[in-house]
Formats: sequence, structure tokens, C-alpha cells
Amino acid sequence: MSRRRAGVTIKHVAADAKVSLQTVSRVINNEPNVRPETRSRVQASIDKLGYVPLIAAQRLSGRRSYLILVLNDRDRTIADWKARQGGDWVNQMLLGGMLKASEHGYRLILELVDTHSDQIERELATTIGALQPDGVILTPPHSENAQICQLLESHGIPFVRIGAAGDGPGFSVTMDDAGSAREATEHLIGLGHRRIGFIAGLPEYSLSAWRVDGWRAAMADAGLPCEDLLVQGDFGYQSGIEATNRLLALHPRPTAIIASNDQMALAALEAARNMKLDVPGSLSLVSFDNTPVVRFIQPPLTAVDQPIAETVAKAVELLIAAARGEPSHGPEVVPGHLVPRESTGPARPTG
Amino acid sequence: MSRRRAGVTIKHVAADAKVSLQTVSRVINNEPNVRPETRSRVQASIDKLGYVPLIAAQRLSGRRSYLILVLNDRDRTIADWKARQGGDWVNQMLLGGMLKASEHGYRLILELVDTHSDQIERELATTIGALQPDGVILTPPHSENAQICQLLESHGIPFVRIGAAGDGPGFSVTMDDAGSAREATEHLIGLGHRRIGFIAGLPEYSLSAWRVDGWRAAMADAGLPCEDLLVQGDFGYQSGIEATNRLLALHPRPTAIIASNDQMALAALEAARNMKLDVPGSLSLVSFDNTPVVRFIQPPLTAVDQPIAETVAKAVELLIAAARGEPSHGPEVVPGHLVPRESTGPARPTG
DNA sequence: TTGAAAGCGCTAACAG
DNA sequence: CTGTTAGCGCTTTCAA
Repeated sequence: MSRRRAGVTIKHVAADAKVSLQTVSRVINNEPNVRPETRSRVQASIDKLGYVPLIAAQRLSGRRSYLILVLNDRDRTIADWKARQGGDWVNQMLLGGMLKASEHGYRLILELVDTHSDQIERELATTIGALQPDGVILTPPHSENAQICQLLESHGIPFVRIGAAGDGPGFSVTMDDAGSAREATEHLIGLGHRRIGFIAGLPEYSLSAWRVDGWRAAMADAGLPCEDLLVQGDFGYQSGIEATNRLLALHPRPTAIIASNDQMALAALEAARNMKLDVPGSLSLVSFDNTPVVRFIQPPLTAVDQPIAETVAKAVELLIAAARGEPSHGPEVVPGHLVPRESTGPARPTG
Repeated sequence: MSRRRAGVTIKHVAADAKVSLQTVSRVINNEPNVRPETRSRVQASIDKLGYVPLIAAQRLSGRRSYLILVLNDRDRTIADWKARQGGDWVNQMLLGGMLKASEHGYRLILELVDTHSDQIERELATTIGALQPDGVILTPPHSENAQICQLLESHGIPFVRIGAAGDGPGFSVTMDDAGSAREATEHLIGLGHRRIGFIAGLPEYSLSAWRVDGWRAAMADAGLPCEDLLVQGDFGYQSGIEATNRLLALHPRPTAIIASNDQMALAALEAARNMKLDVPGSLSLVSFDNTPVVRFIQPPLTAVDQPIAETVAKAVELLIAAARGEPSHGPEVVPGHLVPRESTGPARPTG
């Protein structure tokens, strides 16, 4: 008869506490309408028997799955892992997300999705159908993917878009890219720099534009021109080299450069070295992301720290609140901050 | 009547294909005893309707959960994440584990467990009870935890112990720590070193001893004494400083040091610098783990690369095979390898 | 405040 | 080769 392992179920608890299944269920889910006395009797049985609700069963009978799905870009993530360059986006995501989730009895499942595939829809529908997560977290560039957002909406699954504009569907949590870029720029201006180059990231990421905006605003506020000081990069090392070469060929040469991510900043450092420019003596450098390597390189880079853990924790909170039917908030912004290190210094006249 | 979202279930498929539920189930699970013709008709309906089996339902009816649980040490993992020093154990684990798992329709769930808690048992029982994973992967130091192993055994859940001795319960996958240590030692001997110090890791990790063994064996083979050259560390930075100071105070001074992990190697580098010793001019240094930082430090460290991704992938394979009732293998060994960089050079007579 | 009954979507056991 | 039946463990009606 027993075709599975001996497990204590709600039935055993009910029998032990001499109540109905329903009452046990109510206790488990902290629902009202149970006399305190009954509740504690049931709880005692639960503890005594070591009963644990089986999530699959809870899900099946229409309740929550206690699962939150995090969607990352497949190629990018795998490439990062294989490169072993110390990128820690995923680590910070787990740090913020897992811990917050587990506070509420939820679990995170990381899933890699092929952005460029024309099968996203099928892939995603399969995952969602199979898992029935209570919420989904979208990271860039998926957070800007209309197809994905629409699919999630049509399934009625709450989702958070990280690093994407707040006016779309779902919740939005951003890291104040503009503010951070402004802070970085003001830091340099404070050091006396007047020609500050900016290497932008891929235009399909909204945050690329926001970072440019922050820089522009700070420059404008200080009455400094941006003119030829903005060059396009693609977040990759090679593009950083090219962008830097372009900037350093200008007359007069910029005395500082802000790169939209660490890879490009590392590239900028290399490019500067190739031109025998000392950092920070002849060129100050600020980077975005603050991945571990930038602390170990010589000189350690001044960088904008992206509060990934905090942001993802916030995302998880929004999702859990939504699953509980709590009222939803507007777009959330988690501020980043500048970490000054040795790659930035006082401006010196260019040669 | 419909108290849940419209979802296409096995019933719809059965109706559409004009077969019984059971036949659909057989097709889904690739079971035999279905006429090819019937099979393809069912498959057509599945595709047409976009049917996806709900994992919770499969689990509930006694089938597999398609979940593999990975247990990591809570404090260590969180500390690593917070330190942001570029440790990428988790990344490599996910790289190897997730990809392999997804090949077979499985998913990985990472769970942090408190080793020092006297509640491990309850904590674990809860997780296992709630999730009912088809397999569990234990990483050090949990892989050596008798309490955990016993609990898993009593629940009848297949599990793999990574980096633990092969003679315990469950499957075992190791990274040939002894072989790697031997390779590192032979590399140094080949460079002419005769006094090679070794900084051991925490004794509660079996792999600490294996690394020592490999070093000892290589030294013995070359007819070199180990005597006072072995000092105890605890994998932490501070212990690396102290151990190195101890070694460098010896007469004659060792010309090379192998540290049992990167943190201690980084510490050794620092300690050597404090004594104005050039690396690798006056002291060669080899480290274990090969985390990203050791490539970015000056000089880049020669290191033993731990094949974490491969190892975890192997673990996942073992678990899936076990879930399928395939015959089990003996202990598996995934070889690591030495990555020579600039921290090792020819031995020079000590002063 | 409590309980009884009816499923959720799927599979195992047994017929045919 | 295919179908029927009886649950898996839990929650949701709805009734008491």
C-alpha cells in the first residue's frame, strides 16, 4: 500500500492532535479562526512528529510554490563564469536574494535564458509551467525584454525588472545609475579635472544611458562642456581599449576618464600604460561595478559600487509582498556609492 | 469551478489526442509500450497545446522531483560573498552543476547550512522534507559531517560528498589533492628548490591532509627532508602570515613555499614583502585553488587549479544516474593541474 | 471556531 | 499496447 517513504503528513498530525486536517492546515499557514489552545496543541504535535509540509503538495492544491525564479542571460553568465575574472554579480545576487528569500521560507532558483534565441517564449513557458514560481526576477538585459515581460504578465506572475525603466509592466528596482555617475564626475571635478571623458556601455541597456545622463548633468552643472568627450563602448575589454585610445588622442587630452564598467576601465588602464601615461599622475580613472579585481589591480581603481545584493533583496521583498496580496509600491531606487581608491588624483595640466 | 489559472494539463492533451491519461504520461516520460503512431499523435497534441508537466504534480504522485540540493557551509559562503575578494567556488559550482543538471531536465537548489548549529538535523530535515530532492551534493566541510550523511542515508536520498574520503556512505568525488600537491612540489624541485615549505590547511578537512601527503611524497621521492618545513595554517589570511614568518625564520631558509589555499598564499606574499624578500627572486610561491585574484596580483601566482565545475558536474551525473537506478560507480577522482605563473622561479642560494 | 468533502495534476498498479 | 482506478499531501469550498 505504501508506495513511498514513510513520511509524516498532515494526517498524522491531525490524528495526533485529534483535530481535522483543516485545522492543522490553518495552523501551518498561520490562519485565523483557531483557538489559541487548539493551535498550541496542534503545534505541539507538529513539533513532536517533526512534521514538515511538502511544498509540492502545497503547490498542487493551489497554494504558493515558495519559489522565486531569477532569470539571467545565459551567454553572459556562462562567459563570466568561464572567464574566472572574479566577476561577482551572481554571488552578490545570491547573497541578497537567497538570504532575504529564506527569511520568508522562500527559495531562489537561478535559470539561464538565451536572449538571442527565438525560442525564449517556449523555453520560459516550460520553466514557468514546470515550476510555477510565485515571482520572477529579471536582470539586464532581460529586464528590458518586452517579449519576456509580456509572457510573464499573461501568466499573471509578479515580476521585478532590475535596472530597467520604471514605466513598464511589473515592478522596477534600479541602482540610481545617474546619481552614481554624477557622484563619480563630481569627485573628479572636485579634484580639478575639467576634461573628463566618458566611455558608455551598450545602448540596449537603459542603464548605459542613465550613466551618461549623470555625467552630462554633473558636467553641465560645473559649466564644463561634454563635446567630444563621450565615446561608445560595449562593456567589453576590446571596446574599452579603442574608446580610450580615441579619448587620449583628443587635444587637449582629457585628464580623467569614467568607464561604464570594470572591463572597460581595466582596458583603459592598459591603454593608458601603452601610451606611457601614469595613472593617476597623468590620467585619473573611475570605473563602474566595483568587481573584486579592481581592488587588486595596480593601482586599485576608484569605482562606483553597485549595490547588487541590496537590490535583489529588495526585489525579493516586492515579490513576496505581492504574493501576499499586499499593495504594490512604485519604482524603487537603491543608491550606489563611489569608492575612492588610488586611480584618481588631482588634475595636472596635459602636455 | 476553476479555482486556478487556466493551465493545460495532461487531461487536455489526452482529450485532444483521444487517448487515456496514462498514455500521455507514458509519452511524457519516454516509457515503452506506446505504438510509435500513438506516441507521435500524443506528442503532436502536446506541442499544439503547449503542455508542460507540472513538477509539483509529478513529485506528488511519487515520481522524481527533478531537484538536486547543494549544501554549502553557511558562514563560509556568506563571508566569501561579503568579502568580495573574487572567490568563485560558488560560481564554478553553478557552472558545472547547473549546466549538467539542465541537460537532464534537473534543477539545482543551493542551500546554506549552519555547520556549528546543533539544529542541523532539524534544519536539514525541513529542507529535505519540503523539497524532497532527488539527490544532495555535500561540499566541504559538510561532506565529512557524519550527522548529515547519516540523516541523508536514513532518508534514502542519494548524495555525493565532494572532497571527502571515498570510504564513507554516499558517492565520493575528489579532486586528487595529493596528486596536485605532488605536481606543485615537483615543479619546484625541478626549478632546483630543495627546502620547500608547506602551509597546511584546517585539519578537519581531509583534503588538507591529502595535500600534505602529496608534498611529502614528492619530497621523499627526491630524497629531500621535510623536517621542520611543515607548518599548520587554517586557510585564513592571518594564519598564512604567521606560518610564513615561521618558515622564513628557519635556517637555512626555505627557498619556496606551497600554501594550501589562495588566502594563505596571498598572506605569504605579503609576509615575504615585509621581510624584503623578492618573489620569485628569493622565494618561490605556489598556491592552491587558483581563484581569480591570484592572476591579478603582482606577481601573478603559480597555482594549483581546482576543477570545481567538472567535479560538481560529475556529482550531478552520479546523482541522476542513481535516481534512474543505474549501477553506481566507485569513488571518482577529477584531476587538478598546476598553472605556472610568475611567482615561481629558479632556486637561488639563501643568504 | 471547527470539520467533511472534493479536488489540484499526475503516476503506479492492475486490468484488459 | 492501452485504459481504469486509486491515491500522493495538501488546500479549498461549504456546511455545521
